[in-house]
Formats: sequence, structure tokens, C-alpha cells
Amino acid sequence: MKARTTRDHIVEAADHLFYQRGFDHTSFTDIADVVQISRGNFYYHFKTKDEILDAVIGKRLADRREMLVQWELEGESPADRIRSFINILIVNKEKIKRYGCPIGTLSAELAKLNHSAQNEANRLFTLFRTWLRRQFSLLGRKADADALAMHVLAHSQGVATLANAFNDEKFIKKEVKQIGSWLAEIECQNTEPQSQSAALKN
Amino acid sequence: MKARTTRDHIVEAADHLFYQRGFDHTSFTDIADVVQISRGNFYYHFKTKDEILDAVIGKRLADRREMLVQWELEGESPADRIRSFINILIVNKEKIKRYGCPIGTLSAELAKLNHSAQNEANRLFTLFRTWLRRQFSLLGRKADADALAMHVLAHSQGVATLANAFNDEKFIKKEVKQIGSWLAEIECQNTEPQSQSAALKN
DNA sequence: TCAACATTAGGACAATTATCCCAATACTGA
DNA sequence: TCAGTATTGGGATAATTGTCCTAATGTTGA
Repeated sequence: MKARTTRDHIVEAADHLFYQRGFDHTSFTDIADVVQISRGNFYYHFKTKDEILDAVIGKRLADRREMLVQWELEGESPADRIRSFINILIVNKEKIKRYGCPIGTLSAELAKLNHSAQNEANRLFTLFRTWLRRQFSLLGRKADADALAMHVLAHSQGVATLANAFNDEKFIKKEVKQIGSWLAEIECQNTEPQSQSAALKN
Repeated sequence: MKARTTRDHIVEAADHLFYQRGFDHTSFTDIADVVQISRGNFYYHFKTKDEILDAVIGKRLADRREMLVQWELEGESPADRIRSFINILIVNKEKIKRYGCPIGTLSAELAKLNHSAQNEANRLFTLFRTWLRRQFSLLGRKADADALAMHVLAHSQGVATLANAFNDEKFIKKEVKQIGSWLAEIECQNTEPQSQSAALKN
């Protein structure tokens, strides 16, 4: 186990600040203030701001990967794991109300900046997409697993965006409940013979 | 009919640039280059950048209001009007793939900047929310009209976010089709006796 | 024609930015 | 102990930012 280095502190602080203020609007001074480090010292750890962004994306990827693996290890059913994903909205509702989804908002910002790290950041989305796809496959929905994964992903993004705009917690809970029912319906159809159109009908 | 003044040109250019690059990342120089105006001349029309933002939000509100009124005048059914709203995703799919939803991304950015115009910008969301709510009421869903409106709004936001991240047009079409079926189902239940839970079940 | 006003161009301004250098300090291994 | 390396603080740099001033130009009405 490696000790927490200054570099780790920088990445951690940048991670939070990029989430709260956005990447472009976070300055070296902002990060330095949090880490309690001299501004000139950055160059030793990162040559450019983009390198910090890369490190932050890397950390986010590692964190999420670990979370997903954890959910798999807990040995629940695929549907339960998907519910764990959906439940992020509840667990992080306070932060989402204030700052939106960390993945969605970063992706949107980098798209506007036309930033070279766009693809790297979107690997976060792909990570969830692939994981969700696998869960739906295990649920017996091999044929449309990817579409279902994208649907769940989009739902979470939409809910996060509106919860942020309207600062509305009840809305989150209402939508999580609804998508839960939707998922339960899919879960049931798992053993029965099913037509594709029936379950994907939103 | 007023002639298009320099001020109008500025607001129009800023509208596009704020959409494409984001508010914070758009400079006076950027706008001046598009409008072909001296940078110093801005102060005559707008004292601060925030005033430009206010004007841009005002223009967007006016544009959308006009659009909604137009849809009402075309005398279609409430369900058709809701379909017109959903169809924005198709009509603007090219721009959405590149820059996301102009309303959602502005709202998200201003939240991160903790900008004073947040409320003003969110009136754009409220405009659509209220309008959709009315359509669902007319459809005979008075009790849960607002929840349905928010659901449609969130759906569009989620689809726009992912279409932007994955640069995926097929996904837009697939989701628009799905939400169309969902709406058709609601439309049918309109005349029949209905339980609330049946239709809101995503 | 000419005075009053509207609009513009050009540049000054201080503040902030990411980047980079370098001397000082801390640490490490022999 | 001490040489070599790792890490740090403080500040310089040039570029860009939003803001603001002022002189010049264009327009209008009587």
C-alpha cells in the first residue's frame, strides 16, 4: 500500500474541484489552496493542466471500476446490481442537486471545450455501459442488452440534470422508483417467453 | 418590425457561441470576431458579460415561447404537441451530437459557476415544464401532469447527454421511438378508466 | 448647414491565467 | 557524515481576460 503522496493530494483536490466548479473554471491557485502547496510546485508533479485532468479521469475510472467490482462480489442478482447502479442517484442526491452528475457534466464540458481528453472522459460512460450491458445479458436479455444499458444510463443522466436544475430531491426519488418498477417488470419477463417490444416500451 | 441592430447581432452571435463553447469559455474577442466589431465597442451595448448572458437567455426564452405558441396554433392534439417537443431531438440531432442540449448544458454550466443567472436560465426549463404539464392535463392526466412533464423533460435531457458523449444518432432515434410508444399508450388510456400506477410505470 | 446625439474604433487597465525557472530545503543510501 | 536526488517555495513570464475611457465618426432633425 503506497503512502498518500502530494501528487495524490493534488489529484484528489482537482477531482473535487473539477466536479464542483468545472475543469476550465478551476485554476492552479484553487487547487493549491486546497492542497496547501506552492503554486510553483505543480510543475514538478504535472507539466500541464491537461495532465492533471488525465490523472483525475484515471482516478475516476479506477474508483468506479472498484465500485462495480464490489457490486459483483457482493453476489447479488444482476437485477440487484442494476438497482445498485440506479441507486447512485439516491446515495449522492445532495451532490447531484448541487453539481449534477460528475461524469455527465465533465463529458459535456469537454465537448464544448473541444478538449483532447474527450475520449478519455467518455470511457467513464463506456465503463458503465459495458457493465450494465453485461448485467442485462445475465438477466436473459442478450439481444437488446446494450439498448437497455443505454436506456438506464440516459435515464440517470436526465434525472441528474433536472434534479440539479430544479434542486429537486423528490423528483429523484420518484424517478428512481419508476425505473425500479420498470426493471422489476423486465426481471419477471426473464423466465417467461417474451417479445422484445414488450419490455423496451419504456 | 425593428431592423436588426448591432445589439441583435451581438446577442445572436453570443447565443451560438455560448452554445458551442460554453458561456465562461466564450470571450468578448470571440464574439467580436463573429460580429466584426471592435472589442471596445461592447461597453456601449452591454456593460458586462453577464448582461450579454441575460440578453441571450431572454432571446432563448422568446424563441422557445414562440415555438410553443406555434405548436398550439397548429391545432394538433395535445399528444401531437408533446410529440413535437420530443421531436426536437430529431430535428436538432446534428447540433445535439456536437454540443448537447443548449438548455441543459447552460443550466449545468451556470450551476458550476454558481452564477447569479442560474434562476433566469432555469426559466427555460420551467417554460417547457409548464407547457408540457398543460398538454398532459389536456390529455386527461390532470393528477400527474407535472410528473409526466418532468419525465419527458428528463428523458430528452438524458438522450441529449448520451448522444453528445457517444456521438450516436441511432440512439436518439431509438429512444424517440420508445418514448413515442410510451406516449401512445398514455393517449389510449385517456378515454378508458385508468389507474395512475399503470401509466407512470416508465 | 449645423448642433445634438448615437455609434464606433482603438487602446489602456488591472487582474488572472497556465507555464516555467531556480534557489532552497528535505530526504535517502552508503 | 555527506553526496546525490527528490521535493518544495517563491516568483517571473507572457498571454488573455473583462472592463472602461476617450477621441473619432456617423446620423438625424430643425
